[in-house]
Amino acid sequence: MSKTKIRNMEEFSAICGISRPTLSKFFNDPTSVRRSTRAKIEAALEKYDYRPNIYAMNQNRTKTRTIGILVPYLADPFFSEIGRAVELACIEAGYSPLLLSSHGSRQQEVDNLDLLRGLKPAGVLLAPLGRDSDAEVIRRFGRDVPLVLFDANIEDAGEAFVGSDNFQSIDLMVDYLCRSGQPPCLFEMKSPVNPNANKRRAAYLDSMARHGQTAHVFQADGTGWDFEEIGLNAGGRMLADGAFPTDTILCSNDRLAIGMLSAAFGLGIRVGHREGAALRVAGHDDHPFARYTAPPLTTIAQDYSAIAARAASTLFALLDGGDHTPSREETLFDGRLVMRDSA
Amino acid sequence: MSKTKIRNMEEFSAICGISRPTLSKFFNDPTSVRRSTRAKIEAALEKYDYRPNIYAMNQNRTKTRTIGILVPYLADPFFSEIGRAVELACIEAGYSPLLLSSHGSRQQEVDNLDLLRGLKPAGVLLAPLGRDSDAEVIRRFGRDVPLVLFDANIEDAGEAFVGSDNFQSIDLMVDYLCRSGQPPCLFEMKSPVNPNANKRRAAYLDSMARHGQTAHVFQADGTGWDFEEIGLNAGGRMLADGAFPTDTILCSNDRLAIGMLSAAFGLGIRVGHREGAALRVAGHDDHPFARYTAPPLTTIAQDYSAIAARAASTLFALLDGGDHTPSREETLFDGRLVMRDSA
DNA sequence: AGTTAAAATTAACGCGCGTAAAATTTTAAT
DNA sequence: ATTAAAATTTTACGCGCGTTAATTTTAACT
Repeated sequence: MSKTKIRNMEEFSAICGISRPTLSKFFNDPTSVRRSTRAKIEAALEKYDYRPNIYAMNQNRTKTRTIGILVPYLADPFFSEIGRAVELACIEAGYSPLLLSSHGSRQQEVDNLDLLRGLKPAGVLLAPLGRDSDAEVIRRFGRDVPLVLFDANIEDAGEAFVGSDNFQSIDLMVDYLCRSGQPPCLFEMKSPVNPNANKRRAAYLDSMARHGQTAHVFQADGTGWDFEEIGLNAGGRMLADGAFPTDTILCSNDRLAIGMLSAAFGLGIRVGHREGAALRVAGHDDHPFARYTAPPLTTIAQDYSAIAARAASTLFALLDGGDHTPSREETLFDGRLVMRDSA
Repeated sequence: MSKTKIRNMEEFSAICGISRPTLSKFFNDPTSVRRSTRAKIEAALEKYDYRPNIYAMNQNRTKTRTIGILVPYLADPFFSEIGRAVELACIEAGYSPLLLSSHGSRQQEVDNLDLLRGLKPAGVLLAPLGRDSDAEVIRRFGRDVPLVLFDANIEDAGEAFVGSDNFQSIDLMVDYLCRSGQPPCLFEMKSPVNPNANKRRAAYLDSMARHGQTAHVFQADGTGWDFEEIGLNAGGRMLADGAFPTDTILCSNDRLAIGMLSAAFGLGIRVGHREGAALRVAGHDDHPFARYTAPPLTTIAQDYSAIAARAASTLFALLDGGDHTPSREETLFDGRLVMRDSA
């Protein structure tokens, strides 16, 4: 590696004997130049390590190679996992992913969208906050920038939505729970931030009716993203009060279930699907920690990588196709029942 | 909001009646212009919503307002929490944070450093991978860019290091465990990725000697970042084999402890500090989920926000001071004992 | 060999803004 | 009212690269 510092593409052009416009082509797509010149450039690159100025590159270009990825709350392992999967998909496709978190805040989500607009990304993959989102802002954003939503849907926002089929997954879980013991009560938040919660409640009511069972919905007070805390406190109170008419609780998501398990343990209530257990608890999402709870949590596995891959590939198709597809397509993946010991 | 789209600062200058250089000053520091002109500009901004082009702004500027934040593994809630704290500190100080994850990969860490170099950030806050890091690359990076390390130290890399005092915290935990029951065995990974693990082992040996106790170190095979899995498998085998000579296990970090608790539950071993329990398990870090394990995990709380705030303020001081401080300072925060039910 | 299409070169302009220097205006202080 | 300091305007250049059009070279054919 030679010590001479190269300041710009002009100098690099002089050194490696290739004209600047050709170099410009090369850096935007190495395969767009003849094999022999590509080899020359790459050889020179080895010796002198020059990299074009990112800011100057993107200044004039209308379409950047950046893909914005915005999730509602990165401290939630669900989103850090799916965010990571999406990042990798973008890298593989030759784009530069930029992962942002809204930290559960509506204002932060708007700010991040604003930032992204300034970054002129090729496209954006967005998992919206949900109820707290400014739907109109997101719809407007989708008119300016190729946008694919995942995890949580917002009507008519973006070009497509990729998520999981809550009706299928909840029905699957209800079916299993009814077959293997008492029918489940539903435990959820009164004001859920995530719109999937509403779908899951509807799915639960629907499924219970079809199973000829009486539905029981219990709602926890509390707002924000500290789901475990809410599950622990509200769930603990309900357990202590004997509020649940059956011995089986289906929690709207795993993080609530983790709190509920913690509450049950604190009250000395034995949880599990085996003889001698007093309570069954099931969750939804297959949270990364669900297999390490005590007892390990029976839950529905969302296909993280499939959702991530589909969201990414849908966006890439959009970018390549150029034309905006007339119909907004919604793709839902089936959940998979994961039977562990808690139910 | 008027509909006329403003393309550049020139047009905006014409519309609001302020010269372009003054506008340029304003956007780089609103307080640097006279109060009356600032009011005029902000009024026009309300009406026409113009934002300067990010790329053009940063192209010529030597010092960007971007602060790079690089953590080893964002899917680990410890790092997503501390990353978030650092992000907020940067925003408050008027910088634009950019949070990146190395996903546990050495190559990704190098790539991210490369990316950051191209972004010409004002400074970088780095929590290195640790053993897997390319120390020489990081040291070189620190010579080009103002760099502060946190969580894991690398000798002579960057201008400062902020972390927690493992000798203090482990001694505190050992002391508590010895006072309240049998002396602890140490459970750790044989090839820990994080250098804190080595410090903790040394601290454990040291502390046990000072307490006049025999040290017992148990090392789990397995590599990578799936600590819970490793704790569950290796810990479970050791428990089943009756490998531990005392009834108290100090895990090198909470994620191993979570795996160990899961293993103990699976084996029907009752964990806790109360009468009737067969095993005590303690961790280190106060992982966000540590309070929801069964039983809740006794651990050492690292002061996340203090470490984040200090790392950030150290970097800001560096940026303002201009001169590189001659001495590389290392700041260590004390850990706090969190007594829950597991030990 | 000649023909042609593909690729590279040359030359030149523009992007949107940072920034510097000099001239001018405004503000604050005497 | 006088003066000095501070803020703004004018003018003008440059950053590093994208991009285009016209020209020349190269490679792949008949």
